[in-house]
Amino acid sequence: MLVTLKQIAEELGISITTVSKALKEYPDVSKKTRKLVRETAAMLNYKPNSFAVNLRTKESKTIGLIIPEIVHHFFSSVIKGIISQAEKKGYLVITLQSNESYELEKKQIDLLISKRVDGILISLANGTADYKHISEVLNQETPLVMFDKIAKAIKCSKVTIDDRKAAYKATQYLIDIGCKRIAHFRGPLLPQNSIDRFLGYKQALTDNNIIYDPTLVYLLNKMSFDEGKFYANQLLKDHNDVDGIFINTDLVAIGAISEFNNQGIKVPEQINVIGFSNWFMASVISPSLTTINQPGFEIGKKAFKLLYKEIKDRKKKKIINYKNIVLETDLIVRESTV
Amino acid sequence: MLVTLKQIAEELGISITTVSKALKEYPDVSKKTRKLVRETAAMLNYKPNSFAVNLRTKESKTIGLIIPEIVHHFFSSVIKGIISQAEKKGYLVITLQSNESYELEKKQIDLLISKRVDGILISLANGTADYKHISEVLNQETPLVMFDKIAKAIKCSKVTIDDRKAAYKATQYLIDIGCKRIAHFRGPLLPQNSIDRFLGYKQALTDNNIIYDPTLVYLLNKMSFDEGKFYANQLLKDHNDVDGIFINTDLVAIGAISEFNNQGIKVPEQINVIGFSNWFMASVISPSLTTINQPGFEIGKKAFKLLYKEIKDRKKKKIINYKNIVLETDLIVRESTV
DNA sequence: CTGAAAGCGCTTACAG
DNA sequence: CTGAAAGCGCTTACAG
Repeated sequence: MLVTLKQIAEELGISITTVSKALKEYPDVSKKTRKLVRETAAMLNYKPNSFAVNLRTKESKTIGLIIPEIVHHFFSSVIKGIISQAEKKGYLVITLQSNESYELEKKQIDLLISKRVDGILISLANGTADYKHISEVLNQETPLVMFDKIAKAIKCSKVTIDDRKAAYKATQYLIDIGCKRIAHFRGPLLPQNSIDRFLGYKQALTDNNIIYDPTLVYLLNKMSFDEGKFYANQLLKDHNDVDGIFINTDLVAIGAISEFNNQGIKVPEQINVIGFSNWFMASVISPSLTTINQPGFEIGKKAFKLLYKEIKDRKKKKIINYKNIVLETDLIVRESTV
Repeated sequence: MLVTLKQIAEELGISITTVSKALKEYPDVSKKTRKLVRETAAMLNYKPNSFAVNLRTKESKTIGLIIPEIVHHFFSSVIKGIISQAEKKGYLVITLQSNESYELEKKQIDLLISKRVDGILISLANGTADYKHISEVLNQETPLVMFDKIAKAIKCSKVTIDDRKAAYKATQYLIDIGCKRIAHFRGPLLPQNSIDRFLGYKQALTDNNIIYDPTLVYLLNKMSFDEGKFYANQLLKDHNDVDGIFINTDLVAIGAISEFNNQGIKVPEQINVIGFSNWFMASVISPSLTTINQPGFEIGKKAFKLLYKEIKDRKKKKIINYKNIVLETDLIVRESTV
């Protein structure tokens, strides 16, 4: 069995209180006692029982993370950023995958609250349109920070990129290199980032006096490689004059390029393709993919830092000022555009 | 603040004991009381304080997972498999990244033990040569299951693939399609799977009466895309007669192919390339990569199931029979071999 | 400098 | 069927 304070106390014939204090660097313990206690603790391989500590201190030093999908270059980079930062501050991370399902997400929030995590980090599921579960958390005074897929309506701290601006930049680039008919593969209706990327695309067209043609916009749901292939094929059937395409995410763009390759359509000579996110894969396919770099690791780090600050502030009963961090993105030009 | 049993008890003018029992379906509570309690609990949005529950029951319903690297197709698939299975059984997963460092891994084990997780799942860091920290866990009677990168010397349950057999299969395939000079890019010295893959390669040569030439084996450390490029270049300099190469992992193989492409070396016409793991990326690069499929999601699921059984058995004071699960792998033939 | 005591929020053996 | 009480292993205000 695992060693407790009591056993150390008995071993040395002193009180539990003193042992506890000695181990925690309280100043009112004699040097000698402290040394003795520390040596005994080390010898017995004592490790504080976190259940008891948590119960007393009402802190778990654990945060929850809810993410739509783990096997995903962007999200796994975010996870890595969060975990690396959390570790530095002595926090552990419980990771849950919502699978883009609102129901699951709700259940997982409940689980985490019941676990009494000190805070929650979340990127919303595509299926989430109702935010009651989120505001309940905020009302219960558990700090929560959203990242990537956020809800604009909810008042809390957020870490995002400027999706609209990034999409604008990508579309503008297509225009600058001479594209006249630019299609867009967008994501599902709900998540804010797929809305914003669409709006950025549209805005760039308008600002360049290109008439927005809704038939050039395809709405995707799964955002998968296969969907990319499918809609690339569809696009070729529907429009033979498209010379550029801005795609919501790299995986889909890579699927589209694969379909173009198969059908003998030359990228970029016949169609220019720009993706979004800068998955590692984007740099190794052929032709390599021009894309927007979305700094997942940084987003994760920043999100944890914000959450950490809120946890500390809440403990000190300070008023919490929600922050909105927007990270910079760059256009990475590769072979899929001329 | 969050609601406690006491508040429900006061609200209804009954004892905490009865409230607790009513909520936990004890049979010795009247239907009426149970209904009342449940309604009140729901109304007040009661969620049991897990710190207190854990302290009493000595169970945390949480397991720890230590993995060398999160942003990695194989490992993130494993994580997903573990989390999905854990969720089904009501377990939460704390994920830690060892970064292939022995020191970090040791610290993380300590952290998890101190957290009193019910069990630990681990894939060893490449830097780990000493297993004291692992056997300590086992001695402390915390169930631990190893997967993928295991230590043969340690007695515990394990989930792996037959790396040797898989490597043999890959090498045999190269021989079957006519390769005479087959190189191997191997992983670092320590992890068992890089040893086994090397041995499988060597065995296949021997069984086919091909003389094993150590200069054809390159030892890589980081197992990165760039290292793949670097050693592909080195290989071309060292040997102009190599017609096949079996590479320890897909990412490196993709780097190598990229270098071959750059230098105008035709894959597979001049050099056949086989990777290992079947990252998603392997199917979308050009030429697509022939590789061994390593079922990450399945490995994760199986590893959790084994751990779960050990947790249950240990609780019932049953004797634990360590199991060694070896999952099947297939060779996926694609364009990088003739 | 040391320690007795209360209490965190539960569960459960026991008494009635 | 209900509840008083002990106890899980800590922390910390308080007394001496």
